Amino acid sequence: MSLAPIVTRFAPSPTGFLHIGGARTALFNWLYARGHGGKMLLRIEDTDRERSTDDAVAAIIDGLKWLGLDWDGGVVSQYERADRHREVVDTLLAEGKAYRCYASPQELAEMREKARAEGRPPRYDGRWRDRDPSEAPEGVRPAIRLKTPVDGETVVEDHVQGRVVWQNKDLDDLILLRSDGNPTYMLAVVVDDHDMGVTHIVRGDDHLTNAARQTHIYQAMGWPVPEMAHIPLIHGPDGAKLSKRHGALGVEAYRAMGYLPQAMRNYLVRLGWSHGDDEMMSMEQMLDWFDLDAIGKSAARFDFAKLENLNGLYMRQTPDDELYSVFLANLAYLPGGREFEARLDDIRSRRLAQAMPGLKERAKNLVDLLESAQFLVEDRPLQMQEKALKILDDSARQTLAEVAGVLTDTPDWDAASLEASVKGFAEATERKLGSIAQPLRAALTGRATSPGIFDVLAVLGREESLARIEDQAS
RNA sequence: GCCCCCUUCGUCUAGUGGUCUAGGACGCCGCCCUCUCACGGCGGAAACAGGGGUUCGAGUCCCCUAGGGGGCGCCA
Repeated sequence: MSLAPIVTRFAPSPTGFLHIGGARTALFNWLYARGHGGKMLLRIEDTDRERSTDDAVAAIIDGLKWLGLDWDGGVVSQYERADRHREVVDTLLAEGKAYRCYASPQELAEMREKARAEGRPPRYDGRWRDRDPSEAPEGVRPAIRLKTPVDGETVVEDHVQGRVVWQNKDLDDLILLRSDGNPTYMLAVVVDDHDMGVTHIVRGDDHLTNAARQTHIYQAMGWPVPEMAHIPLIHGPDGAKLSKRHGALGVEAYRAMGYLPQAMRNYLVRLGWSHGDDEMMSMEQMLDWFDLDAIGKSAARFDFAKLENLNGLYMRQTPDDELYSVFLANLAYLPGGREFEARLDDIRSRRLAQAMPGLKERAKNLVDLLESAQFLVEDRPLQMQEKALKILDDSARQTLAEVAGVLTDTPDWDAASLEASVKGFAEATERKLGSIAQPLRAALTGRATSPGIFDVLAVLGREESLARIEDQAS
């Protein structure tokens, strides 16, 4: 490890929301920096004014916060640094390392078209590279291109990809400044990373080719090239690039699906990186264990089933009172959560808190939890779900009438006492417990599944329970 | 088309030349537990893409093929 403090950055473009690939990139940057006593910076790559929106910036920040990731310093706007970018271009121009290109967009399009037709790579042919400025056409504002080396090769020693080599003849003269005077991304990243003191660039491997081109800019400026780590992309379940259809959702979508940030983090960190056979790990362990060199080189598919399982593990591991608070705090983001919240009064809140142990055992996410807690906040008479209705045939309703008496006579209304008397009743009448429990469950919850029935009775309390049973008994 | 990258169970992965008759996790199947659904416990099926080398020995190193991915913008 080097002695210089590590500085990483997360540099999303605000054209959409923070999606899952970006979230993982942010996490990796954060873990690497913070795990090594360094800093992670946040920079918004908003040089494309057409596509950048404030909403997207806000969504990215919300997403990071939800994931529990923070950054050092303020949020840097790349666009606001445009003057500095232009300054660098002036230097390059003055040193003859860049030049003005007057080729029109149409001209460039034709060039590409022709190259493709002839089976050549579609690249800029350098037609203005060595032309005399006096040949410049009237009234055309030029773009500024970098004079990249024509011979030799460019090497990137990548922490993930290893040594990657390009022939310089395959790389053309990239644009630094658009004809409208605005810097391109390619220029801006290099200048910003340099100025911000970034020591390690960790980003998706869709930037791998860019790394070579950016190296040319670093070299032209005589700046040291930062360490790089190009991490493999995340694919959808079908192995294809993540699309809106399957997983390229914003992190806020995962929040709405009821996933916990710590589960999300844990799932994400294991996508493309591992520490032996360790599956579940705390933030401290991640910080302690995470390292660039242990990142795999191949793309990983996003697997909801595993996320779901992991989330369930985290839910069950969360203390009841804490999960209760988390659940309430997230209600606004869950489908139907507001309605649920509106139905919560003091009594029902208490019941919810009391039911938490039984509820969380059965929920893999907060949406499940909401669904299974529904019976706690519903008004009498309960709306019966179809499966519950099926349980409540004539004999079941008859049973309910009988068991109501047994429950009424139970002196202490707690799970253990209730279980004792119902089991006693079952034995005395030679019934299976299930033939009593299921009708009770249907009457008490309106559904065919629920936490243990004696817990349900206890949570609901004597009055409410007996009333619900009475509603369904014949 | 050109350039670059990748390839161990269905999925995420362990594995850095011999201890691999390839390990773990999710999912799947079966059994147990059981008032439902879950949880949990136990067990099972399941992979080194193919072909050549190198080596006493290859999942591990090299080459080729196939397949997959990324890039080739006055987008980022």
